[in-house]
Amino acid sequence: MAKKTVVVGMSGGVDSSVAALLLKEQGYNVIGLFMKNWDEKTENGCCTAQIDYEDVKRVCAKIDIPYYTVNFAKEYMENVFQYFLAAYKAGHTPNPDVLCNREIKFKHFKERAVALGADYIATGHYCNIAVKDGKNYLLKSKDRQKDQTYFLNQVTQRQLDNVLFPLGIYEKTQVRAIAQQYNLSTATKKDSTGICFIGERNFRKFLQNYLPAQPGKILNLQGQEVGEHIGLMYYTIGQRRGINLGGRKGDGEGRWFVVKKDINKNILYVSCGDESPLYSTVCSVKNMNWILEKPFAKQFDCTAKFRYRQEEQKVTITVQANDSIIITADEGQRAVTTGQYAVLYMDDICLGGGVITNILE
RNA sequence: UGGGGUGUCGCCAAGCGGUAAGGCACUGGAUUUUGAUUCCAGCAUUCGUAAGUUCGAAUCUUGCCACCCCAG
Repeated sequence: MAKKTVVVGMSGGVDSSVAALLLKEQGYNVIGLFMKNWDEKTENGCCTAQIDYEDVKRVCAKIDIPYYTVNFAKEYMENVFQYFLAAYKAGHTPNPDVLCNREIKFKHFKERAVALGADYIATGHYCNIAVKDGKNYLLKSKDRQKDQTYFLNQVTQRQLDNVLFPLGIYEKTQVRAIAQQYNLSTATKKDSTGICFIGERNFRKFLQNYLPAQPGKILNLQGQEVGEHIGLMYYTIGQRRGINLGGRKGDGEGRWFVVKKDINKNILYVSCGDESPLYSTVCSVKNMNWILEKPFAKQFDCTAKFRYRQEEQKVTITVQANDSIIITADEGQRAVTTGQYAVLYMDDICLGGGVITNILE
């Protein structure tokens, strides 16, 4: 039987390096594919993508696999970044990485991989996939701390065809150990953070390059003016830092938090000390993607995350239409934010997710 | 112009003769493939200013300055 070919998305980090290595060990014909989806230089003028690519080259040479590079900067700009900016303009807080998976990694990247002769594609995501009754199930990773199914909530059933996630059965520490054992140059490289392909940077300054600042008033929940904001899009619900509000006579010693944005009046609402206005139990969600292609009932209980790295919360789902639901949480949730994704789980299975549109109660 | 009050870090604010608490903000770091949150660390040789008393003053005295309130 001919060797199966796997194209691995390689970012230049440990995870994708080890993913490629493991597949090679498993006997696949492995090809590394590096994506460059962002052209800007970082503030210090040094292009991190270049450094990452160097690492990809080193790792591929080490494990002896061919590698290529592709540039989806245009697709990224059109299908991810424009949406990202539009959401901020509308007063929401988008999650570009969720879309990046659906629009770039599991779409353009996959198409290109197939064109290169791939039987499968693989990434260094921490998650698992299982096929049962002809359906792809997206499952949480063994390392619950690193589980990345949250970011894959918009990926469709078809997009999961012929996908491998070799890291899903490992702990992060094991992955690093494997990299060390094989002497990969990325073994001790720091985990990347920040928006995928754009990287860690001063978020405010970054946004300022694209969205004009429109200063306005900051009011407390009693309607008193307590300060001035530099532009609503630079703040998100639940945020504390960057509001620049210190002690105010009679307001006690609490921290200030953003609790609401009025995009029409250009007003930022804040609360001092008291975080109770941030808590809610019911929200509406649209653009619901069911990885198994449909909800299994009109109403059901499951768990949900309202942001990455949040512990799962017990919730009840009420299906409105196929792609819109109402989520009612058993307990109050802090700072549920429009534009973010609510992702549903049932035990190990990631059911999918959608965009939070309204906080109802 | 009389009478009273207040001036301590960007903002609140302790201190009341023994050698500058705390909170918020801010900065840096940790955590983190979104944005946040959280955590840890740093952050006034100086107390409106000038002089005096004292072994020693932000704390007492006096002058000056600024602001606030009441009266005119």
